[in-house]
Amino acid sequence: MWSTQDQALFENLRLELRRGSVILAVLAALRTEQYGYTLRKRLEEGGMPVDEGTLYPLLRRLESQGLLESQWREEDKRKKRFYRRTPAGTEIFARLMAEWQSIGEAVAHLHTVGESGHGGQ
Amino acid sequence: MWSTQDQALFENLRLELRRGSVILAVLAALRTEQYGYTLRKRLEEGGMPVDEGTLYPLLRRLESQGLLESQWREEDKRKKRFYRRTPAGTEIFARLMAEWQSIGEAVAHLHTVGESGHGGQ
DNA sequence: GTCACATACTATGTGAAACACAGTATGTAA
DNA sequence: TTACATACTGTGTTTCACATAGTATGTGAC
Repeated sequence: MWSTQDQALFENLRLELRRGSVILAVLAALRTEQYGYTLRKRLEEGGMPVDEGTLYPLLRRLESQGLLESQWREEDKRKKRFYRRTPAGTEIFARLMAEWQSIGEAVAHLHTVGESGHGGQ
Repeated sequence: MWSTQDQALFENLRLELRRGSVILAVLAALRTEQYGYTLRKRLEEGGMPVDEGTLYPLLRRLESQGLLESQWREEDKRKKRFYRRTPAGTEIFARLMAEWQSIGEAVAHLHTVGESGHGGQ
């Protein structure tokens, strides 16, 4: 059985693992234009739940960094802030996906090294 | 062409993406017992270069957290500190790999959502 | 009308850890 | 001797997801 200490350690490491990939998930989900609330729902449905306190500041930071652009619109009697990727955002996203792939391959490779007859991964 | 600003932003995001996965790579590479120097070389060859200033403190932290254990030995006229995973380390590593897998699937899924006729991922 | 909930968002401090830089010690080869 | 590889330690900085708290308002039930 897992001790409370090991459980806390795992949780801590799990969050550290998630860092960085939150941005990937957000940029991925913005393949189509979204406003914050539906974006958050889509992330949750896609297996990457992100708290609103994390998501909205992140959206604003990505916009200030030029990866997203936003636009206020009134829809269904509500004021909503729609986000979309900029060309630079799409480009950087593609490069980050390649990097992510590379990291995954490296970890998978290291995971098998040392086994008898290890071949290409 | 990439502006210096975009290049710096990408590099920053890339490092953020790497966070967390350094631990995975280290635990993966310690499938077999290693000392610091060869571990570092293995990581580099495996596509996951880690600076020594990052690696040694990390090894010590993982040991203090009970995921690794170490042993000084004299070999080839040199004092070397050998590391190996503990049972708890192997267990937590397995859970983190599953989590990593889950994150990867979520990102891949979000990346395809919105395409015409999107099927199971 | 009031209440609860969902919808839609803003503000901000904290904690953790990889990174980066600097350093020591020593064996080997030229 | 010198340069380099080998093998490791020490420590401050930077970054940002997380966590918490908050505002505003439309809708439905009672």
